[in-house]
Order: sequence, then C-alpha cells, then structure tokens
Amino acid sequence: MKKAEVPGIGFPVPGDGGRTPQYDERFAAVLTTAAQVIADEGYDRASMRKIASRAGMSIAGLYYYFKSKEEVLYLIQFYTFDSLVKNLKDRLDAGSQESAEARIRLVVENHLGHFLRHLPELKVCARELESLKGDAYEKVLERRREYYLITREIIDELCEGSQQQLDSNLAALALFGMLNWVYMWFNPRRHGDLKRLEEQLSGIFIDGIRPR
Amino acid sequence: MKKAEVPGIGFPVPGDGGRTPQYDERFAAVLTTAAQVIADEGYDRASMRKIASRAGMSIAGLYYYFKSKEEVLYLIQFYTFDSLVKNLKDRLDAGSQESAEARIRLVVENHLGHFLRHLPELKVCARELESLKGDAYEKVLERRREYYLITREIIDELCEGSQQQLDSNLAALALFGMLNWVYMWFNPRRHGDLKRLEEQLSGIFIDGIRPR
DNA sequence: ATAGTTATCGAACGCTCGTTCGGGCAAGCG
DNA sequence: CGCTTGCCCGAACGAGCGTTCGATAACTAT
Repeated sequence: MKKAEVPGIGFPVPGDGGRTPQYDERFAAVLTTAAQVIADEGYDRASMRKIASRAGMSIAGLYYYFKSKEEVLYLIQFYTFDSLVKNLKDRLDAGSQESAEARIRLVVENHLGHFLRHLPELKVCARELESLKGDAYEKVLERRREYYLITREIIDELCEGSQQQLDSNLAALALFGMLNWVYMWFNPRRHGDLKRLEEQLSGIFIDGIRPR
Repeated sequence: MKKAEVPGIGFPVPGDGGRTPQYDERFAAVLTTAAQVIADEGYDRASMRKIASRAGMSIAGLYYYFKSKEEVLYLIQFYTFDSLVKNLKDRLDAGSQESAEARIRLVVENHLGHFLRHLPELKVCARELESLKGDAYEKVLERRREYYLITREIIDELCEGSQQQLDSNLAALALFGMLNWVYMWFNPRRHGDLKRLEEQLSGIFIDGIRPR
C-alpha cells in the first residue's frame, strides 16, 4: 500500500489512508517517545537506538515507521505547530467579537496550555528548528510564520492609535521570546498554577505595548 | 609549567600565570573560532576536527590548548557570563544613583550591547547550557544565577508599591526570555539599529511591570 | 491450503567522532 | 654546541552513529 505523503515533502502522515488503527496508534506513541528523548538529550545525542529502546522496539523496527532520523524530527515539529495553529484559530473564531487585548490573552493561554500538555514537543520546537534542512526546514518555517502572523495582526490592532511608534514586529518577537523561553525554567511543581502564569505574562506584555 | 586553574573545576584559565603572550592570544583566538563553529552548527555537530580546521591547526594541536571538547564549551560560557556580569556591575556602579527604571535600561543596554559584540558566544550560552555536566554545569549556573539576581533586585525595586501582585521572579524570567530569544531572529542588516532595539524592548518590559 | 501483507528483528556496513601517542622542529638558555 | 621547553602534527584506536538487508512469524484474503 502506497504511503500518503505531505505534498512537496515526501514525508508520510498518519491517519489518512487505509492504514490500520494499530499502526496509527503505535506511530503516534513512538513519535511522543521520540519527542521525550530528543527534548531530554538534544537531537544529536538522541540516537535512533535510544529512541527505539525507549519505545520498546528494535532500531530496524523504528525504520518501519520512519524513513530517517530527520523525518522523526520534522514530524514532531510539523504536527506541533499544526495543532498549535489549529487550536489557536478555533479559539479566535469562537472569540472573534472580543477585544484585541482579550485575544492576545487567548494567544498566551493557547500557547502555554499547549506547552503544559506537550512539554517535550515544545522544547524540541524551541531548540531544534535549525537541525532541519531543505524542504523540511521550509515547511516547518511556513507553519511558524503562519502562527507568527496571526499573533502579529492582533498586536497591530492592539497598538492602533498608540502615540509611541511601537514596532509590532519587535513586539511579537518579544512575546514569543517570553513564551518560548519558558522551557528553560519551567518546573511543574513550582509553576504548576497555569492560570497565574498566563495572567502574569500576558499582563506584562499587554501593559507593555498598550497605548496610554 | 603547571597550568593555572579555575578553583574547584580544574579547567585552565588564560592570562594568569607565566604563559607567553602568544599563547594567550592564540588561546583566545581559538576560543572565538570555536564559539563561531558551535553557534553555527550546535555543540554536537561542531566536531573538534571542524574547530581545528577553522582555527588553522590540527586536532592534536587543539588538544594542546584544551583538554577536552567539553572544556571548550565550558570556557566559552564561563567567560561570556563572567564578562557580562563584570560589565553590568561596572555600569550599575557608575549609575547607582539612577532610578530603578534607568537601571533596568542599563541591564538591557548591557545585554544587547554585549550580544551584538559577541553574537556567537551569546547564542552558545542560550542553547548549550545543558550540554555541560557536573562541575562545569554548576559553575556556569552559578554565574548565570548571579546575573539573574542582580537583575531581579532592580525589578523588585521597580515593582515596589505596585497594587498588582506581580511576581518579580516571573518578570525577570520574562525579561531574559525576550533578550535571549533575540538570537532566533536577529539580523544585523534588518535590526542593526541597536539603540532602537534597546528602547523598544526595555519600553515593553518597563511599561509592562511598572505600577500604575 | 496458499499467497501476500504487516510488523518486527539481529546483524552488519561504512562513517565520523573524541581522544591519545610518539615524534618533530624551532627558540632560548647553559 | 647540546638540551630543554613550547608549540604543533600525522596517524591511529575504540566507540557510537544512521541506515540497510534478509529473515521470520502472525494475520488476512483467496
């Protein structure tokens, strides 16, 4: 059976073409395990042997699901940003009548919420973009840019009529800096109160850029 | 001749004990080259062979100056934070009568200024702390904590009397997030105006946390 | 029962890595 | 002059890497 592919990449995608449910389940489970190993040790030190052994299978068994190590990394990053963007769009659609400030809070809430549920994946995305090359790199970059643009448009709206000339591009990058740096210090035991974390960070950012 | 050592670590330090000036010069030059290679390719992919070849010497020659690859990484991070802290202390001493807001601006100015002058080193520090182990990791962490504490004290002062309960710990981490994420998007040609970058970022942060 | 597909494995190949070893060459000093 | 010392090298070693190959059971459809 021919494998379904992401157009223009040649990497397979699960759950979309006659493969068995067991296959899809195992595929997703192995990808989750791989994200944990890569988050813990970094892409280069996370060998296919370690990933296979943590997933309870042989190296050759791993290659039944993924055709290369880079594909594993690509899929983690692609799916992570894909679901990040999809969730954000859903939230923004549901709250489209809200103020720009409320929608920025939605962005922060979405990002940190996803972060808590998929800590290893987010860490991998924050650190390993540059470990991809060629088409895989471009495809992930495209998703990131989409995510960035959605956010920057809200920031543009929030800055409207500000007397200070604030660069919304820089502001968006500052926001992502705050949010993506979280993996460096976050500890579920110390910072488990997600609501509080969201409020503090979005508070700093919103008060920081709001016109006065 | 016995090599001088950082107390408790066992790693050598240049410029402090009877070695020739050529040695110190070459040592520093090789370390700068190593920082460039590691910033470009990541610690694991940056092989000793590549570092040696970019520095114009053989692998074995490299081992005359450094006793392991991890030592190279340690020295880059240790010296970078060392000089970052030293410069910051100097600036803060010179501006000790200034307001907390002005001193936060000094922190941002110092960090980004150092960033522009030592882009590869800062990138290495932002990404490769976890590639260190044991004593080297602890020693670098110690320097980072010192840098963090200096900054957080100023933030504490800036938040004094704020009616909102703002967590200065989170605020400091948010600031470092903004500043350290810069390596992900900074382009000297697009963002060459350092003064403007400093003003925008410190503006966002200060307005974000200042009591109102 | 037979043929084909799915999921898995052990073993190996070729390569790169960090590190070491023994030596060599030039400068400075006795 | 001979000898030490500072600086540097070619070559090698053992380990770990990503990837491939052929084989093997279990299941499914004919």
